[in-house]
This record gives sequence, structure tokens and C-alpha cells, in this order.
Amino acid sequence: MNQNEKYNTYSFLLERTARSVKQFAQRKFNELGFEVTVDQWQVLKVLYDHNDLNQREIAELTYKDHPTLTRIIDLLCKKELVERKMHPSDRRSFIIHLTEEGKAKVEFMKPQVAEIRTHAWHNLSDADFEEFKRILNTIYSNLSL
Amino acid sequence: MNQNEKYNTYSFLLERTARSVKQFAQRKFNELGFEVTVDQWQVLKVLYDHNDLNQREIAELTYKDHPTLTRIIDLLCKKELVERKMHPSDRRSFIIHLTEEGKAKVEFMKPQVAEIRTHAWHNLSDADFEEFKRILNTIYSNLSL
DNA sequence: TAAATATTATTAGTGTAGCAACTATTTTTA
DNA sequence: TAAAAATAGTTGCTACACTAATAATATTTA
Repeated sequence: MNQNEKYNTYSFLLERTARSVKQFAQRKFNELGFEVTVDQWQVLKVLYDHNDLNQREIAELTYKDHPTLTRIIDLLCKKELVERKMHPSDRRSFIIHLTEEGKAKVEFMKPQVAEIRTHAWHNLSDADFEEFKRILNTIYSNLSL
Repeated sequence: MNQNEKYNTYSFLLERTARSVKQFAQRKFNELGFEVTVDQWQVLKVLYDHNDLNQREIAELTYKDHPTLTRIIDLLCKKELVERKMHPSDRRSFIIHLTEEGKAKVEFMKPQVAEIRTHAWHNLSDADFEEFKRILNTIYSNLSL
């Protein structure tokens, strides 16, 4: 493979792997009857860890954009896992609050999700894990400048 | 970070990075007036390298699913970059053919895309590149079993 | 060879990503 | 303090991913 072609590979592998990780998790979520998507889970988890954030803060923590957040919150509201509450001092923004049902859902899913996530790492070492994180973070910051 | 939380990180970093790589490329595509999406480019490139494939073959090479392929081919047809031709012996399938315009587009874009792809790898070595590919491929195969 | 099965591609429906434009509100600054 | 700028969130549009169902055609097998 010549030098030009070389860098065409990584973006392909990166995307393919990211999709396969997500797809694997979603399939498990469905099998286990979680009734939420992987992205919805990500938002629930952030709310569980921080509780009572506005949408901007959730967007920052999940690296999702605002329109996407609006739609995910809509769906989570419909499922009664979160609710939009008035912000006491800023009438532009909502406080997103995890309901009791939402909290229970996170506690139920949490260990099972952790288990699902380990599958990808068979045959890989802790050193691999650190390398992987370092490289991903470097790529990310190379493109953010 | 405890052992349970540990593996929640990688899927997040992986997806975030994959998205950022794609978004970066798409932004450059737009700035350079390519008038195709990154996914459309991927299909054009595969056709350029193999020419005259049916949609199943393109799906296999790009790891995209059939419905997605149908729609991408529709869009590329509208742009007159490819055309659907009758398969001589199998009336279920089409031969997807890169038009002259499509071929010219690939030749025009190819070196510029290669250039765009290198940005992600500043501050990273060839060894990192190999490590990265190895880890991505291992994860992918762990989840395909 | 007729019936069952498999394959190729499409359509429909849901969810997410990204962009641009917009409303409502808050903050800044002139 | 009035005008300008910034912020929070929404909506609309296009594109892609995934699932399930379907149509048309080919292949297998009984």
C-alpha cells in the first residue's frame, strides 16, 4: 500500500469498529429488554452521575449537539425516564431531572452494560487499552484545533 | 476509575473520535466544493478501484447495509456520477457503473482526500498507526463472533 | 419439474448527526 | 437604559444506520 492510500484505511476501520461496537451493544440491550437505545443510555448515565443538568451541559458531557439532545430528551420524557423542569432563574433553559423510574432503570442496567462493554476487550491488554485511549485522544485533538 | 467504569470509556472515545474524523472530512469536502458526502465518496472510491460491481458487492466492501446502499446509489445516480445498468444474467441485480463524470470526480478528489486524511495523524508515529489498526481489528473481530 | 429456499434489491419506520434558521430570553456594551 | 450580542433550546431539512417486511428472481431439493 502506498503512502497515499495508507491514511484512507484508518478512517474506514475507525468508523466500522465504532459502528460494530454500537451495534453489538444495541443488540444486547434489545435482547435484555432495556427498551432504550445506546445513545439514550448515555444520556441517562450522565444524568445519574450528575443529576439535574440543563441540555447544554448534557450536550457537553456527551459530545452530542443541541438538536440531537432535544430529540433524545423528548424520547426519554415520553418514556417517563426523565422530566423537563423549569429552571428557577433562567427561563430559556430546562433542568432535566431523572425520574425515580429513570434512576431505577440506570441502576438495573449499569452492571449489565459494564459486562457488555468488556466483550470488545478480549485478547487485549491494559497497555493496549491505554495506547488506544492515547491515540484516540490525539486524533480527536488534532482535528479540534 | 474502578474496573466497571473503565470499559465505559472506550466506546465513548471511539464513537466521539469516529464522528469527529467524519465531520472534519465532511467540512473539508464542503469547503473544497466536492458536492458529495463522505459516505458517497467511499462508494465512488470502491467503484473506481473495482468498477462494475453490484450493490451486494459494494455493501460488502464498504460494510454498509443494503438499504443504505440503495439510497446512496440513488443519490449518486441523481448526480450522474454512477448509473445502474442491467445485469446480463441476473435480473434481480444491477451493475453499478461509474460514469466518466464520476471517474473524473474520483481522480480530482483522490489526492485532496489523502491530504485531508493525514491531519488526524500529526504527532503520531507509524508504530502508533500499526497499533491502532491492530486494536481496532481485534475489537471488531471480538464482536463479530 | 414443482415446491421450498435463498438471494438481490427496495420500501417503510425509527433513531441519530449535522447544518441553518428561528424564538425567546439573558447579558453585554455603548 | 436602549441596542447589540450571546445563549438555550427548537424546528426543518438532508443523510446515514438499523430492522422488518416485501417483490422479484434464482437456486436448491424432493
